[in-house]
Amino acid sequence: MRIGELARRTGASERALRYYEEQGLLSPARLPNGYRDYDERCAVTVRRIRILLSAGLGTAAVAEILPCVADDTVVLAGTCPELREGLAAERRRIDAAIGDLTAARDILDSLVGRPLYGPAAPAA
Amino acid sequence: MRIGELARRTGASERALRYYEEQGLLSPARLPNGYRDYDERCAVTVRRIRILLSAGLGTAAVAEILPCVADDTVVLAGTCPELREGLAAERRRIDAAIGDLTAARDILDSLVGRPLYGPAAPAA
DNA sequence: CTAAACCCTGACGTTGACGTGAAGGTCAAG
DNA sequence: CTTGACCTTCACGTCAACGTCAGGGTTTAG
Repeated sequence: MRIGELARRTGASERALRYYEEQGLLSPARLPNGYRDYDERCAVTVRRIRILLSAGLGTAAVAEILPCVADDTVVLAGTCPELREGLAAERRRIDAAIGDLTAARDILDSLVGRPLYGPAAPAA
Repeated sequence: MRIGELARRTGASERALRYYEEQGLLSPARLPNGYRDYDERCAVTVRRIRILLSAGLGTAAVAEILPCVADDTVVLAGTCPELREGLAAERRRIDAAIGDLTAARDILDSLVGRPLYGPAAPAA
């Protein structure tokens, strides 16, 4: 498929898709006329990219991670310790971010008078 | 206290503290010599600011929220529907962000061979 | 008096993930 | 042939939350 369709199917803008390629996250084939030609797996990859990016990872980190998960099966498991430590660091950052988000949500909830956790019904 | 001490006590940089003031999030008194003079409540406020910012809210949103929670007690509960809807929207965004983060963490975990959640053992 | 911490107000620089044209090929339809 | 949708490659613009000087007061310690 060409870039327009992939954009529609993934929700990413065409610009974003070209940017991902520029950053080495995606390497679509080219049609004889120079158009980019994406296959089905690209759609999956793009969704993964967006998840990782929206989780605060940079394109460089995503570029390191993608090839490992790209072939649908988990591949890593035993690779260079550098990468493993990098992933662990990202994991810690993500956990911290989740903590921050949860704290912020609690603040918002307290403003609206929503209970701070559990399904405990609001004191009638 | 002056800006340096508040910075040390909150972890925010002096620049950040001036920026928060510039954005209307903080309004410290001034000493006769022009120095900013923060009281204890400012420390609490700054921590709240940082949580909300790190949760992805913008300074404008934080500025709307802060006065409601500032006086230590939850105050809002029944305010203009605009603000309430804004808060609800932020809450939805935060929930979505948490979802993304969790998904990203799962991807990372799968790379490291960690079980994705439930106690289902990884296929040997 | 002088250095050393502090503080002040501008105001330009940074970073990341794109947005937004500019200028121009390609291709199916009428 | 021409319109129009689609694609291409540059390349500058954006936005947020600060970082980082520049240039200059002030108060304390020696």
